[in-house]
Amino acid sequence: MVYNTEQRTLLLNFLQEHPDTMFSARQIEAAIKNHSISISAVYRNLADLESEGKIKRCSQKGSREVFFQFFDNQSCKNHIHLFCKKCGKISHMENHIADAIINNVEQTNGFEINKGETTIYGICRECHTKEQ
Amino acid sequence: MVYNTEQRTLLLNFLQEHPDTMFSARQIEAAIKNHSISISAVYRNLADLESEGKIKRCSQKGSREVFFQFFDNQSCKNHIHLFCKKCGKISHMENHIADAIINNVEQTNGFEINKGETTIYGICRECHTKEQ
DNA sequence: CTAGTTGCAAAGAGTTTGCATGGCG
DNA sequence: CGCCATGCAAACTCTTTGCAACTAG
Repeated sequence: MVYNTEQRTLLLNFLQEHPDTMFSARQIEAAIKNHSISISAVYRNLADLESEGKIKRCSQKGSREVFFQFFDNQSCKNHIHLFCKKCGKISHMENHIADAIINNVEQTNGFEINKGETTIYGICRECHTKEQ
Repeated sequence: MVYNTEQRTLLLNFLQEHPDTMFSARQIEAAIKNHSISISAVYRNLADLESEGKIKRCSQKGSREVFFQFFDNQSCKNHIHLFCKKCGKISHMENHIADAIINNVEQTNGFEINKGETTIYGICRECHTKEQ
């Protein structure tokens, strides 16, 4: 039996409102600070929500912290993710491109890519045009 | 001025001998245990070697530890990496495929992929055939 | 009322740092 | 011999856990 506590709702709502960004437990705690949630409740709910498949756990290159992101089952599970090193936004790679890549790599390297788990690092369009 | 201490040499040699595998600080300490190196010397040397560009820092999905891997400037920097979730081996994606992918994604998503930093997750040929 | 959840504080795990000692050049 | 690096232990950061109080159903 799972209770719908105020904290759990706040947490899931917060991630749901920012489906294209990853947050650490600390960031989440801070973001909903005024509504008050303890850091342990954050971790516990994150763990629960992850095993329910509602959010996903990511790791960041430089950081030691673990990040979490809302996981839209309908769209996220079957997409390769593009993570922008500048702004931290995550976008989805078009699936027809991803499938072409996957076939290509499987044939030449014999490597079976896992879509849901791979994140490609680079610079997104917005940050790239901003730079120039 | 940088001294070539015994520990620094042992550490770099160890990583150099296993260019296709990632190791945590703890694993490295254990691996060259008989020759003796302290965990703090491991961390300090890893940090130095990283900023000298001789090794690279990676993060693993499930783990909280940071992993390091020898970074062959000539071959590694310009390859997308394929990380096998089963055996932990890292291989390189053929560069003509990577370039095709990069162009494709840049045109459709406006996303500029950073080769050296992206690692694709999946199952390698060996582990895949082993399973069946 | 009962069982799951919360907050707090303490415990763990991984990493970093201060300081005296030791070794490279 | 001077300065950098090492080892040890203590400090730090992030995460997990035990427990009593609390709350959703």
